[in-house]
Amino acid sequence: MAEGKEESKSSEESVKLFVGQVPKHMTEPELLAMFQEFALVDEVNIIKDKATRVSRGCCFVICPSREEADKAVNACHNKKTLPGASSPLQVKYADGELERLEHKLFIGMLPKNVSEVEISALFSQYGTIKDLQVLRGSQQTSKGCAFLKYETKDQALAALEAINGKHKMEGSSVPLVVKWADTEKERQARRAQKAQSQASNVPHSDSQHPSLFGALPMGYVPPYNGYGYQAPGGYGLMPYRMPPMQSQHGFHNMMPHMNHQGNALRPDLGPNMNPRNYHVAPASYVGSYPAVTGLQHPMAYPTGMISPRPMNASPGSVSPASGNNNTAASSGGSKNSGGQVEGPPGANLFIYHIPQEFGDEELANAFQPFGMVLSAKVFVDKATGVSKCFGFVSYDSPEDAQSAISMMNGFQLGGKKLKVQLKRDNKQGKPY
DNA sequence: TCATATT
Repeated sequence: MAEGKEESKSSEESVKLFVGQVPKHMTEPELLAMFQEFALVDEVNIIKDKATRVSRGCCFVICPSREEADKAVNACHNKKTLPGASSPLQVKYADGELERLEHKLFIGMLPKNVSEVEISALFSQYGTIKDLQVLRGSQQTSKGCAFLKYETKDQALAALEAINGKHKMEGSSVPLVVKWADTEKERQARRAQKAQSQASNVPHSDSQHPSLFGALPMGYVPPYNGYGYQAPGGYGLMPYRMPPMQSQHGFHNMMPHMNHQGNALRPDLGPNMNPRNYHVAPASYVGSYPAVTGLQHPMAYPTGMISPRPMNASPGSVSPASGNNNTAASSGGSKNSGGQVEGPPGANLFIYHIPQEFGDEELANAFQPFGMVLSAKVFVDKATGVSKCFGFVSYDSPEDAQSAISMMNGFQLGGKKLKVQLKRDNKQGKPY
């Protein structure tokens, strides 16, 4: 109630688009007017930070039909850059929209020798099949599952309800599994989860106990990890019953088994390293960074170094910045996650060649000796969570940024040398 | 290699 209208009309045909590279100062009416030049648009919703209500630089656009939505996409995506934005508008179907519109089903528990023709014969009883694809391995052998698209949602639903858990293909002792196909987002989530579970199999052994790795049983998988994925959707969310075992088996066929732990999971172990040699540091450990605690003082300060702020603590202490205690990056609850705080002009740094294992916090720690760190952000791959090895650090004063550059640019961290420079500024300065 | 973000 307090927020006004709860949600907009979402008829079956209307299509939601996600739009990125929207300047934060633009209003919904302005955006609506702009998009209406290209397509019928029912509504624009700016996506705002939950806490601050400030625009996150993107919005949703609701179009009455797929045709209209496509017009907006074709006219705007990568086609025009709004004043203040650094790159062209990104206009695409919002997460889950395409899947919703495609009425795409997953079919599991198919006997391996069943072909498209037989599946088609069964499923065409319930509607017009627009697309059907059996998943196959390298030798064209069926993986026992398929994707199928119907013309309408009603058809898909009818097939789902009639077949899932009920219909057995000829010669099979188990019924088919039919469910809505995962959305792209769900797949990404699963990928990320898998990547993370693999990472957690080699838990920071670099810093403290490299030998621990060799002590783990070969087949060790953390208990919470289970199969490394979850049954899609979660049973509680499904509007129909799916026998749990079938669901798991169906996906078991699709998912590679957890690998035996080997050097493939240890990029830092050379090909000749085996667990029996773990007590010898691999060459790549030499420059490797011992996680957070070791980072308090990335460099030996030149004796004559002028500290940007008066510091009582000696360079060897753990809190060099005690004189400029910074709330943004280190202490307390305001962790500055998500919304990036930008410092004044000249106080924002772009950093490249950040060690892979660094996260926001490690980056902040590395740069806080030079001033008040307003924000520190390491960019990570959306799907895998892996660091892209670059990021940003913002100070509250350009002088701090300069001293960070002079001290940290070229500083060897891990295998590579940091590149530290002022962040590019896309904003056009005030015209006077 | 420069803030890509899904109410």
